[in-house]
Amino acid sequence: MKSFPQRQAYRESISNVIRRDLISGKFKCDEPMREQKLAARFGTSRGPVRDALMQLTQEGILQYQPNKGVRVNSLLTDEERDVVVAMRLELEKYCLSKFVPIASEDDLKNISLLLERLKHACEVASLPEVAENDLALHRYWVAQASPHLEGTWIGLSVRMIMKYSRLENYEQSIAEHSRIVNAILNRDVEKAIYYLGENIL
Amino acid sequence: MKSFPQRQAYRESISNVIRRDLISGKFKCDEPMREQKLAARFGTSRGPVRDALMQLTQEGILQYQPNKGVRVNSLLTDEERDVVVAMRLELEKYCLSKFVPIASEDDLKNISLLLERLKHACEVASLPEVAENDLALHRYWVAQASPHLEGTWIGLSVRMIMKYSRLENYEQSIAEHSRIVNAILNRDVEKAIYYLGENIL
DNA sequence: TATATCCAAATTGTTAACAATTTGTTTGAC
DNA sequence: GTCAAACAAATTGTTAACAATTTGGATATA
Repeated sequence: MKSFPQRQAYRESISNVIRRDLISGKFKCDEPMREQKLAARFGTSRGPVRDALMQLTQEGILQYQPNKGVRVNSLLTDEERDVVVAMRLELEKYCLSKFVPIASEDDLKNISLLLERLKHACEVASLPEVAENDLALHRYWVAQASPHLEGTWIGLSVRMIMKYSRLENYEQSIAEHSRIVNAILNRDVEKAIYYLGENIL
Repeated sequence: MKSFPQRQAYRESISNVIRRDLISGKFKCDEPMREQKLAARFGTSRGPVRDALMQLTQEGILQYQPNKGVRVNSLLTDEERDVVVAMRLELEKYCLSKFVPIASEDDLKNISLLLERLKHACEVASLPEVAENDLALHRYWVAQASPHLEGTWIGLSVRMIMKYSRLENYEQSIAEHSRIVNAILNRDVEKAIYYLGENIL
Protein backbone atom coordinates (compact mmCIF):
# COMPACT_ATOMS: atom_id res chain seq x y z
CA MET A 1 0.00 0.00 0.00
CA LYS A 2 1.80 3.03 -1.26
CA SER A 3 0.41 6.02 0.48
CA PHE A 4 0.38 9.24 -1.46
CA PRO A 5 1.83 10.18 -4.81
CA GLN A 6 -0.92 8.08 -6.27
CA ARG A 7 -0.05 9.40 -9.68
CA GLN A 8 -2.40 11.68 -11.55
CA ALA A 9 -0.82 14.86 -10.35
CA TYR A 10 -1.66 15.79 -13.95
CA ARG A 11 -4.08 18.64 -13.60
CA GLU A 12 -2.23 19.88 -10.55
CA SER A 13 1.19 19.81 -12.16
CA ILE A 14 -0.05 21.49 -15.31
CA SER A 15 -1.70 24.29 -13.39
CA ASN A 16 1.40 24.65 -11.24
CA VAL A 17 3.59 25.18 -14.29
CA ILE A 18 1.17 27.65 -15.85
CA ARG A 19 0.81 29.52 -12.57
CA ARG A 20 4.55 29.85 -12.36
CA ASP A 21 4.67 31.21 -15.90
CA LEU A 22 1.97 33.70 -15.06
CA ILE A 23 3.78 34.89 -11.95
CA SER A 24 6.99 35.36 -13.87
CA GLY A 25 5.10 37.31 -16.48
CA LYS A 26 5.50 35.05 -19.48
CA PHE A 27 2.03 35.91 -20.70
CA LYS A 28 0.90 39.39 -21.57
CA CYS A 29 -2.24 40.76 -20.01
CA ASP A 30 -5.35 39.80 -21.96
CA GLU A 31 -3.36 37.29 -23.93
CA PRO A 32 -5.56 34.27 -24.71
CA MET A 33 -4.43 30.85 -23.51
CA ARG A 34 -4.84 28.41 -26.37
CA GLU A 35 -5.79 24.95 -25.23
CA GLN A 36 -4.22 23.20 -28.18
CA LYS A 37 -0.80 24.76 -27.79
CA LEU A 38 -0.73 24.05 -24.08
CA ALA A 39 -1.83 20.48 -24.70
CA ALA A 40 1.01 20.02 -27.15
CA ARG A 41 3.45 21.58 -24.71
CA PHE A 42 2.47 19.21 -21.91
CA GLY A 43 2.05 16.19 -24.16
CA THR A 44 -1.58 15.57 -23.30
CA SER A 45 -4.94 16.15 -24.86
CA ARG A 46 -7.02 19.24 -24.26
CA GLY A 47 -8.99 17.71 -21.39
CA PRO A 48 -6.45 18.00 -18.59
CA VAL A 49 -5.41 21.40 -19.90
CA ARG A 50 -8.98 22.61 -19.65
CA ASP A 51 -9.07 21.34 -16.08
CA ALA A 52 -5.95 23.29 -15.22
CA LEU A 53 -7.17 26.46 -16.91
CA MET A 54 -10.47 26.27 -15.09
CA GLN A 55 -8.67 25.89 -11.79
CA LEU A 56 -6.58 28.96 -12.42
CA THR A 57 -9.71 30.80 -13.48
CA GLN A 58 -11.28 29.93 -10.17
CA GLU A 59 -8.19 31.24 -8.41
CA GLY A 60 -8.85 34.52 -10.16
CA ILE A 61 -5.68 34.61 -12.23
CA LEU A 62 -7.39 33.87 -15.51
CA GLN A 63 -10.66 35.07 -16.91
CA TYR A 64 -13.14 32.92 -18.76
CA GLN A 65 -15.48 33.94 -21.55
CA PRO A 66 -17.86 31.44 -23.13
CA ASN A 67 -16.73 30.26 -26.52
CA LYS A 68 -13.68 32.45 -26.31
CA GLY A 69 -11.54 30.61 -23.82
CA VAL A 70 -9.53 32.06 -21.00
CA ARG A 71 -7.23 35.04 -20.92
CA VAL A 72 -4.89 36.55 -18.42
CA ASN A 73 -7.13 38.51 -16.11
CA SER A 74 -6.54 42.19 -15.57
CA LEU A 75 -4.64 42.95 -12.42
CA LEU A 76 -6.21 44.01 -9.17
CA THR A 77 -6.56 47.70 -8.51
CA ASP A 78 -4.43 49.17 -5.74
CA GLU A 79 -7.44 49.23 -3.45
CA GLU A 80 -8.35 45.66 -4.22
CA ARG A 81 -4.82 44.61 -3.52
CA ASP A 82 -4.99 46.25 -0.12
CA VAL A 83 -8.10 44.24 0.66
CA VAL A 84 -6.49 41.03 -0.52
CA VAL A 85 -3.44 41.75 1.62
CA ALA A 86 -5.63 42.23 4.68
CA MET A 87 -7.49 38.99 4.01
CA ARG A 88 -4.32 37.03 3.47
CA LEU A 89 -2.80 38.45 6.60
CA GLU A 90 -5.89 37.55 8.61
CA LEU A 91 -5.70 34.01 7.31
CA GLU A 92 -2.00 33.55 7.75
CA LYS A 93 -1.92 35.00 11.24
CA TYR A 94 -4.41 32.39 12.29
CA CYS A 95 -2.36 29.65 10.65
CA LEU A 96 0.84 30.75 12.36
CA SER A 97 -0.81 30.92 15.77
CA LYS A 98 -2.10 27.43 15.18
CA PHE A 99 1.08 26.06 13.70
CA VAL A 100 3.79 27.34 16.01
CA PRO A 101 2.67 25.52 19.17
CA ILE A 102 2.07 22.19 17.49
CA ALA A 103 4.90 22.10 14.97
CA SER A 104 6.91 18.89 15.16
CA GLU A 105 10.68 18.69 14.94
CA ASP A 106 10.25 17.59 11.34
CA ASP A 107 8.15 20.66 10.65
CA LEU A 108 10.87 22.88 12.02
CA LYS A 109 13.45 21.11 9.90
CA ASN A 110 11.26 21.54 6.84
CA ILE A 111 10.73 25.24 7.20
CA SER A 112 14.42 25.72 7.85
CA LEU A 113 15.05 23.88 4.62
CA LEU A 114 12.52 25.97 2.74
CA LEU A 115 14.15 29.10 4.12
CA GLU A 116 17.53 27.92 2.85
CA ARG A 117 16.04 27.36 -0.58
CA LEU A 118 14.58 30.85 -0.55
CA LYS A 119 17.95 32.30 0.40
CA HIS A 120 19.59 30.44 -2.44
CA ALA A 121 17.03 31.70 -4.93
CA CYS A 122 17.67 35.22 -3.70
CA GLU A 123 21.40 34.80 -4.11
CA VAL A 124 21.13 33.73 -7.72
CA ALA A 125 18.58 36.53 -8.12
CA SER A 126 16.07 34.58 -10.11
CA LEU A 127 12.74 36.30 -9.64
CA PRO A 128 10.45 33.40 -10.54
CA GLU A 129 12.37 31.12 -8.22
CA VAL A 130 12.24 33.66 -5.42
CA ALA A 131 8.50 33.97 -5.84
CA GLU A 132 8.04 30.23 -5.88
CA ASN A 133 10.11 29.62 -2.79
CA ASP A 134 8.56 32.53 -0.97
CA LEU A 135 5.12 31.05 -1.55
CA ALA A 136 6.30 27.54 -0.72
CA LEU A 137 7.55 28.65 2.69
CA HIS A 138 4.35 30.45 3.65
CA ARG A 139 2.29 27.64 2.20
CA TYR A 140 3.91 25.17 4.53
CA TRP A 141 2.42 26.55 7.70
CA VAL A 142 -0.88 27.25 6.03
CA ALA A 143 -1.17 23.66 4.87
CA GLN A 144 -0.16 22.33 8.27
CA ALA A 145 -2.48 24.56 10.23
CA SER A 146 -5.51 24.50 7.98
CA PRO A 147 -5.68 22.33 4.86
CA HIS A 148 -9.27 23.50 4.54
CA LEU A 149 -8.15 26.99 3.69
CA GLU A 150 -5.08 26.23 1.63
CA GLY A 151 -6.90 26.77 -1.66
CA THR A 152 -8.25 30.11 -0.53
CA TRP A 153 -4.77 31.13 0.50
CA ILE A 154 -3.22 30.28 -2.86
CA GLY A 155 -5.71 32.40 -4.76
CA LEU A 156 -5.09 35.40 -2.55
CA SER A 157 -1.33 35.07 -2.51
CA VAL A 158 -0.80 34.60 -6.20
CA ARG A 159 -2.96 37.54 -7.15
CA MET A 160 -1.25 39.66 -4.55
CA ILE A 161 2.18 38.83 -5.92
CA MET A 162 1.10 39.40 -9.50
CA LYS A 163 -0.18 42.87 -8.83
CA TYR A 164 2.95 44.21 -7.28
CA SER A 165 5.93 42.36 -6.10
CA ARG A 166 8.18 43.47 -3.29
CA LEU A 167 10.28 40.43 -4.03
CA GLU A 168 12.82 42.38 -6.01
CA ASN A 169 14.54 43.51 -2.86
CA TYR A 170 16.25 40.23 -2.18
CA GLU A 171 18.20 41.08 0.96
CA GLN A 172 15.08 42.42 2.59
CA SER A 173 13.14 39.31 1.66
CA ILE A 174 15.80 37.12 3.23
CA ALA A 175 15.86 39.22 6.39
CA GLU A 176 12.11 39.27 6.79
CA HIS A 177 11.70 35.55 6.35
CA SER A 178 14.65 34.75 8.57
CA ARG A 179 13.02 36.71 11.37
CA ILE A 180 9.76 34.86 10.94
CA VAL A 181 11.37 31.45 10.83
CA ASN A 182 13.55 32.22 13.84
CA ALA A 183 10.52 33.20 15.84
CA ILE A 184 8.85 29.95 14.85
CA LEU A 185 11.88 27.93 15.86
CA ASN A 186 11.73 29.65 19.25
CA ARG A 187 8.01 28.92 19.47
CA ASP A 188 7.35 32.61 19.82
CA VAL A 189 3.92 33.14 18.29
CA GLU A 190 3.76 36.86 19.02
CA LYS A 191 6.98 37.66 17.26
CA ALA A 192 6.25 35.37 14.36
CA ILE A 193 2.96 37.11 13.74
CA TYR A 194 4.53 40.51 14.15
CA TYR A 195 7.22 39.83 11.57
CA LEU A 196 4.66 38.27 9.28
CA GLY A 197 2.80 41.57 9.31
CA GLU A 198 5.96 43.32 8.20
CA ASN A 199 6.42 40.84 5.39
CA ILE A 200 2.95 40.73 3.94
CA LEU A 201 2.04 44.12 2.56
CA MET B 1 -25.16 41.40 -31.91
CA LYS B 2 -26.82 39.88 -28.90
CA SER B 3 -24.92 40.98 -25.87
CA PHE B 4 -24.75 38.53 -23.03
CA PRO B 5 -26.52 35.26 -22.37
CA GLN B 6 -24.22 33.89 -25.01
CA ARG B 7 -25.42 30.44 -24.13
CA GLN B 8 -23.10 27.94 -22.46
CA ALA B 9 -24.04 28.81 -18.96
CA TYR B 10 -23.67 25.04 -18.74
CA ARG B 11 -20.88 24.55 -16.28
CA GLU B 12 -22.05 27.57 -14.33
CA SER B 13 -25.65 26.46 -14.10
CA ILE B 14 -24.71 22.94 -13.14
CA SER B 15 -22.42 24.11 -10.38
CA ASN B 16 -25.07 26.55 -9.20
CA VAL B 17 -27.62 23.78 -8.80
CA ILE B 18 -25.18 21.52 -7.02
CA ARG B 19 -24.04 24.34 -4.76
CA ARG B 20 -27.63 24.98 -3.81
CA ASP B 21 -28.14 21.31 -3.00
CA LEU B 22 -25.03 21.35 -0.86
CA ILE B 23 -26.16 24.42 1.06
CA SER B 24 -29.53 22.87 1.71
CA GLY B 25 -27.82 19.73 2.93
CA LYS B 26 -28.98 17.25 0.32
CA PHE B 27 -25.67 15.46 0.44
CA LYS B 28 -24.22 13.87 3.52
CA CYS B 29 -20.73 14.74 4.59
CA ASP B 30 -18.10 12.60 2.88
CA GLU B 31 -20.68 11.35 0.44
CA PRO B 32 -19.05 10.80 -2.96
CA MET B 33 -20.44 12.74 -5.93
CA ARG B 34 -20.83 10.32 -8.82
CA GLU B 35 -20.19 11.86 -12.18
CA GLN B 36 -22.49 9.55 -14.12
CA LYS B 37 -25.53 10.09 -11.96
CA LEU B 38 -25.08 13.84 -12.08
CA ALA B 39 -24.57 13.72 -15.84
CA ALA B 40 -27.81 11.78 -16.22
CA ARG B 41 -29.59 14.20 -13.93
CA PHE B 42 -28.51 17.21 -15.95
CA GLY B 43 -28.85 15.51 -19.30
CA THR B 44 -25.25 15.99 -20.35
CA SER B 45 -22.12 13.93 -20.58
CA ARG B 46 -19.59 13.70 -17.79
CA GLY B 47 -17.43 16.47 -19.19
CA PRO B 48 -19.42 19.51 -18.06
CA VAL B 49 -20.20 17.77 -14.78
CA ARG B 50 -16.50 17.33 -14.13
CA ASP B 51 -16.02 21.02 -14.83
CA ALA B 52 -18.67 21.95 -12.30
CA LEU B 53 -17.32 19.58 -9.66
CA MET B 54 -13.84 20.96 -10.09
CA GLN B 55 -15.12 24.48 -9.69
CA LEU B 56 -16.87 23.62 -6.46
CA THR B 57 -13.72 21.85 -5.31
CA GLN B 58 -11.77 25.02 -5.90
CA GLU B 59 -14.35 26.92 -3.88
CA GLY B 60 -13.57 24.56 -1.04
CA ILE B 61 -16.98 22.94 -0.77
CA LEU B 62 -15.90 19.63 -2.26
CA GLN B 63 -12.75 17.64 -1.81
CA TYR B 64 -10.89 15.88 -4.59
CA GLN B 65 -8.91 12.66 -4.42
CA PRO B 66 -7.16 11.26 -7.47
CA ASN B 67 -8.96 8.28 -8.95
CA LYS B 68 -11.61 8.52 -6.30
CA GLY B 69 -13.54 11.56 -7.39
CA VAL B 70 -14.90 14.31 -5.21
CA ARG B 71 -16.74 14.19 -1.91
CA VAL B 72 -18.43 16.67 0.31
CA ASN B 73 -15.62 18.29 2.20
CA SER B 74 -15.64 18.25 5.97
CA LEU B 75 -16.93 21.44 7.49
CA LEU B 76 -14.75 24.22 8.78
CA THR B 77 -13.82 24.18 12.42
CA ASP B 78 -15.26 26.92 14.61
CA GLU B 79 -11.94 28.73 14.55
CA GLU B 80 -11.64 28.47 10.79
CA ARG B 81 -15.14 29.80 10.41
CA ASP B 82 -14.21 32.83 12.50
CA VAL B 83 -11.31 33.52 10.17
CA VAL B 84 -13.51 33.14 7.13
CA VAL B 85 -16.06 35.51 8.64
CA ALA B 86 -13.37 38.11 9.22
CA MET B 87 -12.09 37.77 5.67
CA ARG B 88 -15.53 38.01 4.16
CA LEU B 89 -16.33 41.04 6.26
CA GLU B 90 -13.12 42.73 5.21
CA LEU B 91 -13.99 42.11 1.59
CA GLU B 92 -17.61 43.11 1.79
CA LYS B 93 -16.94 46.27 3.75
CA TYR B 94 -14.68 47.42 0.97
CA CYS B 95 -17.31 46.56 -1.62
CA LEU B 96 -20.03 48.48 0.19
CA SER B 97 -17.86 51.56 0.64
CA LYS B 98 -17.15 51.40 -3.05
CA PHE B 99 -20.68 50.63 -4.15
CA VAL B 100 -22.80 53.03 -2.11
CA PRO B 101 -21.45 56.27 -3.57
CA ILE B 102 -21.57 55.13 -7.18
CA ALA B 103 -24.75 53.06 -7.19
CA SER B 104 -27.11 54.09 -9.98
CA GLU B 105 -30.87 54.40 -9.60
CA ASP B 106 -31.18 51.02 -11.29
CA ASP B 107 -28.80 49.53 -8.74
CA LEU B 108 -30.94 50.84 -5.92
CA LYS B 109 -34.04 49.41 -7.57
CA ASN B 110 -32.34 46.08 -7.98
CA ILE B 111 -31.25 45.71 -4.39
CA SER B 112 -34.70 46.75 -3.23
CA LEU B 113 -36.09 44.00 -5.42
CA LEU B 114 -33.60 41.48 -4.06
CA LEU B 115 -34.55 42.49 -0.53
CA GLU B 116 -38.22 41.89 -1.34
CA ARG B 117 -37.40 38.44 -2.64
CA LEU B 118 -35.47 37.69 0.53
CA LYS B 119 -38.44 38.82 2.62
CA HIS B 120 -40.74 36.59 0.64
CA ALA B 121 -38.46 33.59 1.09
CA CYS B 122 -38.41 34.28 4.82
CA GLU B 123 -42.19 34.44 4.93
CA VAL B 124 -42.62 31.08 3.29
CA ALA B 125 -39.83 29.87 5.57
CA SER B 126 -37.91 27.92 2.97
CA LEU B 127 -34.36 27.63 4.22
CA PRO B 128 -32.65 26.92 0.87
CA GLU B 129 -34.49 29.84 -0.70
CA VAL B 130 -33.58 32.13 2.17
CA ALA B 131 -29.94 31.16 1.82
CA GLU B 132 -30.00 31.71 -1.91
CA ASN B 133 -31.63 35.12 -1.72
CA ASP B 134 -29.41 36.17 1.15
CA LEU B 135 -26.36 35.40 -0.93
CA ALA B 136 -27.86 36.98 -4.04
CA LEU B 137 -28.38 40.29 -2.23
CA HIS B 138 -24.88 40.47 -0.85
CA ARG B 139 -23.46 39.28 -4.13
CA TYR B 140 -25.01 42.19 -5.94
CA TRP B 141 -22.86 44.85 -4.35
CA VAL B 142 -19.81 42.67 -4.43
CA ALA B 143 -20.19 42.12 -8.16
CA GLN B 144 -20.83 45.81 -8.79
CA ALA B 145 -17.94 47.02 -6.68
CA SER B 146 -15.32 44.43 -7.55
CA PRO B 147 -15.96 41.76 -10.18
CA HIS B 148 -12.34 40.75 -9.64
CA LEU B 149 -13.11 39.46 -6.18
CA GLU B 150 -16.53 37.99 -6.77
CA GLY B 151 -15.20 34.46 -7.02
CA THR B 152 -13.24 34.80 -3.80
CA TRP B 153 -16.36 36.09 -2.11
CA ILE B 154 -18.51 33.15 -3.20
CA GLY B 155 -16.09 30.61 -1.81
CA LEU B 156 -15.93 32.33 1.56
CA SER B 157 -19.66 32.92 1.83
CA VAL B 158 -20.82 29.47 0.89
CA ARG B 159 -18.47 27.76 3.29
CA MET B 160 -19.45 30.15 6.03
CA ILE B 161 -23.13 29.40 5.53
CA MET B 162 -22.55 25.67 5.36
CA LYS B 163 -20.74 25.57 8.65
CA TYR B 164 -23.38 27.22 10.73
CA SER B 165 -26.36 29.11 9.53
CA ARG B 166 -27.96 31.98 11.42
CA LEU B 167 -30.55 32.09 8.68
CA GLU B 168 -33.08 30.16 10.66
CA ASN B 169 -34.12 33.25 12.53
CA TYR B 170 -36.12 34.69 9.69
CA GLU B 171 -37.42 37.89 11.32
CA GLN B 172 -33.92 38.81 12.37
CA SER B 173 -32.60 38.19 8.89
CA ILE B 174 -35.26 40.46 7.42
CA ALA B 175 -34.53 43.18 9.96
CA GLU B 176 -30.78 43.05 9.46
CA HIS B 177 -30.96 43.22 5.71
CA SER B 178 -33.60 45.93 5.74
CA ARG B 179 -31.31 48.09 7.81
CA ILE B 180 -28.42 47.56 5.42
CA VAL B 181 -30.48 48.27 2.34
CA ASN B 182 -32.04 51.36 3.87
CA ALA B 183 -28.63 52.73 4.67
CA ILE B 184 -27.58 52.11 1.08
CA LEU B 185 -30.66 53.85 -0.27
CA ASN B 186 -29.75 56.84 1.90
CA ARG B 187 -26.18 56.69 0.63
CA ASP B 188 -25.00 56.30 4.19
CA VAL B 189 -21.82 54.27 3.93
CA GLU B 190 -21.04 54.33 7.64
CA LYS B 191 -24.35 52.89 8.68
CA ALA B 192 -24.40 50.35 5.88
CA ILE B 193 -21.05 49.01 6.96
CA TYR B 194 -22.07 49.03 10.60
CA TYR B 195 -25.19 46.99 9.97
CA LEU B 196 -23.25 44.67 7.70
CA GLY B 197 -20.99 43.92 10.63
CA GLU B 198 -24.02 42.92 12.67
CA ASN B 199 -25.24 40.68 9.88
CA ILE B 200 -22.08 38.80 9.00
CA LEU B 201 -20.92 36.80 11.97
C1' DT C 1 -11.33 53.93 -49.99
C1' DA C 2 -14.80 52.28 -47.05
C1' DT C 3 -18.21 49.03 -45.92
C1' DA C 4 -20.75 44.82 -45.96
C1' DT C 5 -21.16 39.96 -47.00
C1' DC C 6 -19.63 35.58 -47.33
C1' DC C 7 -16.42 31.84 -46.83
C1' DA C 8 -12.54 29.30 -44.65
C1' DA C 9 -9.65 28.57 -40.76
C1' DA C 10 -9.07 28.39 -36.01
C1' DT C 11 -10.93 27.67 -31.57
C1' DT C 12 -13.93 26.19 -28.06
C1' DG C 13 -17.93 22.95 -26.45
C1' DT C 14 -19.57 18.33 -26.09
C1' DT C 15 -19.76 13.64 -26.56
C1' DA C 16 -18.75 8.70 -26.58
C1' DA C 17 -15.32 5.26 -26.34
C1' DC C 18 -11.41 3.32 -24.30
C1' DA C 19 -7.70 2.84 -20.52
C1' DA C 20 -6.47 2.70 -15.76
C1' DT C 21 -7.74 2.49 -11.12
C1' DT C 22 -10.51 1.46 -7.29
C1' DT C 23 -14.06 -1.20 -5.01
C1' DG C 24 -16.79 -5.20 -3.82
C1' DT C 25 -17.55 -10.11 -4.03
C1' DT C 26 -16.64 -14.63 -4.61
C1' DT C 27 -13.65 -18.38 -4.12
C1' DG C 28 -10.43 -21.28 -1.92
C1' DA C 29 -6.96 -22.71 1.52
C1' DC C 30 -6.02 -23.14 6.19
C1' DG D 1 -14.99 -19.02 10.49
C1' DT D 2 -10.90 -16.11 8.89
C1' DC D 3 -7.91 -14.48 5.86
C1' DA D 4 -5.97 -13.86 1.22
C1' DA D 5 -6.03 -13.97 -3.60
C1' DA D 6 -8.48 -13.59 -7.84
C1' DC D 7 -12.03 -12.01 -10.41
C1' DA D 8 -15.95 -8.78 -11.78
C1' DA D 9 -18.22 -4.44 -11.49
C1' DA D 10 -18.16 0.34 -10.91
C1' DT D 11 -15.77 4.59 -11.27
C1' DT D 12 -12.50 7.88 -12.70
C1' DG D 13 -8.78 9.48 -16.26
C1' DT D 14 -7.75 10.38 -20.98
C1' DT D 15 -8.32 10.71 -25.65
C1' DA D 16 -9.96 11.64 -30.32
C1' DA D 17 -13.72 12.96 -33.10
C1' DC D 18 -17.48 15.81 -34.07
C1' DA D 19 -20.57 20.09 -33.41
C1' DA D 20 -21.00 24.93 -32.65
C1' DT D 21 -19.01 29.34 -32.41
C1' DT D 22 -15.80 32.86 -33.24
C1' DT D 23 -12.26 35.02 -36.01
C1' DG D 24 -9.93 36.73 -39.98
C1' DG D 25 -9.63 37.60 -44.69
C1' DA D 26 -11.18 37.71 -49.41
C1' DT D 27 -14.49 39.54 -52.44
C1' DA D 28 -17.86 42.50 -54.10
C1' DT D 29 -20.30 46.87 -54.04
C1' DA D 30 -21.10 51.64 -53.44
